Amino acid sequence: MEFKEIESKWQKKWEDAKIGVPERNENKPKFFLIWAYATVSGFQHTGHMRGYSYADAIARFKRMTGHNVLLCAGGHATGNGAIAKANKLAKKDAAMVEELKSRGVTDEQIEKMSDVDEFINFFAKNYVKDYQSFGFVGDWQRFMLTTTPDYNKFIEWQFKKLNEKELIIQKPYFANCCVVDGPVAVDPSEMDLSKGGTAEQTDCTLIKLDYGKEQGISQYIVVATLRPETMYGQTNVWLDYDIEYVKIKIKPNNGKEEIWIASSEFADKIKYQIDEVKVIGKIKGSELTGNYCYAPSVDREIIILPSKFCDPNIGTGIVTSVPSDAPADYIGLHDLQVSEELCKKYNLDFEAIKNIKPIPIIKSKGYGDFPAIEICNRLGIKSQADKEKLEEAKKEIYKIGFHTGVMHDNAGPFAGMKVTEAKDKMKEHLIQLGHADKFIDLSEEVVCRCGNPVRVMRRDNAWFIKYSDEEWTQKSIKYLDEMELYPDAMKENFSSAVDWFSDRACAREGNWLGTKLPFDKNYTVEAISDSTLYPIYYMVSKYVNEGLIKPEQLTEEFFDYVFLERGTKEEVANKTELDVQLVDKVQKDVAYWYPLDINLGGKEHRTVHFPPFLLNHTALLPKKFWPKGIFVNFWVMQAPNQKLSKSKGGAQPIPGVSEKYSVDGMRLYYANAASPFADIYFEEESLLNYKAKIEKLNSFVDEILSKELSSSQGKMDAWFESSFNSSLKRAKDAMEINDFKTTSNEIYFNMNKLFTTYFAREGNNKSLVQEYLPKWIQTMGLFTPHIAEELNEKVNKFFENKETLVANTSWPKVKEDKINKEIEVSIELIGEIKKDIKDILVLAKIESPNEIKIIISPTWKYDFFKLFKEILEETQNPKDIISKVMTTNLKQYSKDVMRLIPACLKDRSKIPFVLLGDKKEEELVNSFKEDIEQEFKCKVIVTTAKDFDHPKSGNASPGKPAILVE
RNA sequence: GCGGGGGUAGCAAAGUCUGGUCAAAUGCGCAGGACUUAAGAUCCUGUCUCUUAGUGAGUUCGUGGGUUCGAAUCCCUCCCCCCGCACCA
Repeated sequence: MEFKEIESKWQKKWEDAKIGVPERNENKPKFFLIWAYATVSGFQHTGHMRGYSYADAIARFKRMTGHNVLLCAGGHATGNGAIAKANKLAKKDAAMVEELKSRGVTDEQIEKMSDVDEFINFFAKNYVKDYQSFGFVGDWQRFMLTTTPDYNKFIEWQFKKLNEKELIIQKPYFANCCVVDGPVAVDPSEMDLSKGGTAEQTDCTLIKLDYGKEQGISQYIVVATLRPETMYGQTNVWLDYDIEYVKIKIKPNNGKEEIWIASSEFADKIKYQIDEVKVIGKIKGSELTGNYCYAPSVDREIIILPSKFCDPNIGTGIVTSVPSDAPADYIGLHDLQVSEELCKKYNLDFEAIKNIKPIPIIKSKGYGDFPAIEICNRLGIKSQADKEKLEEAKKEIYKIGFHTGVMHDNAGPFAGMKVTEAKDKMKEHLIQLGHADKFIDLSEEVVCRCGNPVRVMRRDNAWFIKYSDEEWTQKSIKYLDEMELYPDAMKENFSSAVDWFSDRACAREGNWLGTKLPFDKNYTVEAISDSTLYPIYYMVSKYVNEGLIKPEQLTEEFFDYVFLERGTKEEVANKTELDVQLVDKVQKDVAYWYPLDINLGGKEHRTVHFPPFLLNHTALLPKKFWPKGIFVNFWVMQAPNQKLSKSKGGAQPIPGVSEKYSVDGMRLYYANAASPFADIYFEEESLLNYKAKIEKLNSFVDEILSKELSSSQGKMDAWFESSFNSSLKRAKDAMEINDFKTTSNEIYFNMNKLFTTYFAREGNNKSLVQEYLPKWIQTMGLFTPHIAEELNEKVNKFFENKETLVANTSWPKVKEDKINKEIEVSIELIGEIKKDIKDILVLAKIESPNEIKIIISPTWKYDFFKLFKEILEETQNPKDIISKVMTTNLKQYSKDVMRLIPACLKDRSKIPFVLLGDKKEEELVNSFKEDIEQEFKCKVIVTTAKDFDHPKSGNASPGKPAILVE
């Protein structure tokens, strides 16, 4: 099959027919959906297409069920991703140029793309092309970008409104910042970074150990710790003998000038968090070794000792030693205590070292006073060189200590307190006494895209959106009950995400793409914060894109009127010089299309994008405009546990894969391979199977059309109509709740099977085929729209119907009156009989039977099952059931009844689903007598248990006649 | 740590909310058959174990308990896997 040809043929027809470009029509129910827009910084991949194809299937279904459907998309370019990549192109970055070229981008185009705007526009266009090539039908005329002047006006308005509601606040913030470029996003996508995307901020406590005075100023050895609660167990200090440390003149938060001794790396970090930091001198580790400093908490002098595990890049490069609870500390001490030689090398008093004893501080579950010693013994850790085991030991002790630990008696005011509680209290306590300070470090080295290091910086007046506002949060959480959230788990999930979502730094200093904060032009609104309320802007972008509205006309009054109905259209028209009818039109569009019915996005949006999306709506718009639904789709994985990602490679270009697997094949794969709420692996074999399925559908329809059909009815007709309508109903019901897997199962496998069975059993009614074949094909319009149109065209021609587009038709109506479970069961029953005969022939080793007797069940069994089913409605208790049955005239069969009841209770499948009755069953089997005779090439006699006295007759049961082969 | 999701037959994956037609849909794979000169494709049948002239029995849905006449489904224990955690749609 020429997939490519078929795809573009129908895509063009849909476009020409303006299927995706709806007109406002107040008499028709609307459905407005979007997918969360993608960052414009590279090609889209198969993961994006998964979610989008769900959105398109929903849109097509809603369109076919009488809705006016608006599906829109846009592109997000806020931040510096595009800038960085455009710059790379300007520098002729070989890898990137090569990547673009490999996807058919011309040299000329690449040249142009070193300009950021060109870069963004290129990909934006590319995205729309991808959507179209995947058969998504939407209103692409409304496509918008977050970096255009009109969008900026919208965001300015949004922030003015937030400010009006007093939801914008300023406070200090510790941001991850490039030392040159300012704030960056530290996250695994590494959009802003060249290294360190998985780094996290770690909250350290700096402990200051008194080390005399220098120039009359107090001097401290400064150590960084994550476990301030263990300070009562300090026995010594560790540093690296061979490293040169620095003396830092600093004015920490207590306002007094001090001198800190720490690594020079630390000096470089702390200057971004504490003002007035100056390196005034150097001091070697060897010069400090063996000296004493005064430790708070333990209130005495402790010795400074050398070790190999002090990394100048972590913390201050100096650590305090708590050998009772820190395995490395214990082992470090142990190494020295067993080696006089080593002590001598460092010029240490061996006896003094040997006298250092761990101090018990925490009692943890399953451990004694010295967990570190226990675990080192258990894991067989012998020296500092056992780095891996030490790490494991540290984690284990930290974990168990944190969760189960209780502070020992020697922990001053914290004695008896749980570690979870003592940790923060101890920290505050030490800070208050001036013995400690805060410091935020990064867990690994982070390097900006520009090549400069990323540091944690304190920003004093950072702008925040006050998502912590209790009333606002509660109002929004309460509203979740009225929303449709997919999957179900989102209901639980999402309210905690909304609750958890606290104040968000919403703007960055520096030169970024995006919108300048209206009340502080040094700040640019950050990427999450300018993509929350945007679905409503699709109502405006249409007219901007058409050139009917200029960005400067998008004034506060304009948005106030069209979104909030504040003021009058005349005033707005006057002030903006817009046509009053246009202002009116935009307002009416908003009133018609809003709220958004579905916002669809990948699972990564659950905690970062969707909460503020909802929160901004509830804060700024009237309740009637709050979003109605969120749909979260899961990922396409490259290999186990590896998400597809633009930056990490592995994702294949859309045009390439769609050619290889066909668009319909891929869309069917997405719909049918798994629930939308499970990650799937992109498996070639599977995809090719689905592609083959599309081809089979095509040849199956050809085959049907080539059949000689008759104008008379057949005995399979009623069955087919009933089964098809049942299936259609299941498909529709499932689609109403976005259960794509069930819907696609019905359409592509079950309905397919119904047709094959129908023809296999000599169904050949032309008018039936003429009615149902097109219906079946229409249902394919949701997931495999191209082949659906192709088949529809073919079938219309064949039956000389008028031309239609599946995309324009109504979803086939379920003919409830045709659904007849008795008839469906009947055909199954005949099938069962045939299967039983086959089994018997094999088991009895009869090759060509002379005669087959089919014996219909005794009449009383029908009565029994009828009664039994009635009783089951009332009671499930075996005793009650038996006594009830025995009060009827069935008691004459008490022996059989007593056997049947327990068996049927145990295995409910023994109870016939539908009871035909003996007369009907006999008639039915008789009507298929010839059919069976033909199949087994022998005489068939249909009789009843009453008329045929034979041991087998007693075995017959309703829906399961006895069979005797001779 | 905080928050969330999940473990189902050879594989993938429904079923779990609303307990009983669940030995468990569907697809793939595999086996046999039909068609074909043949292969492929397609179609039919089978695919937990045992048994049997079919409508029979047993053991299964991560582990171990419990509730119930009845549990893949409800409750508890434990084990394992995955995801999000903030200036990254």
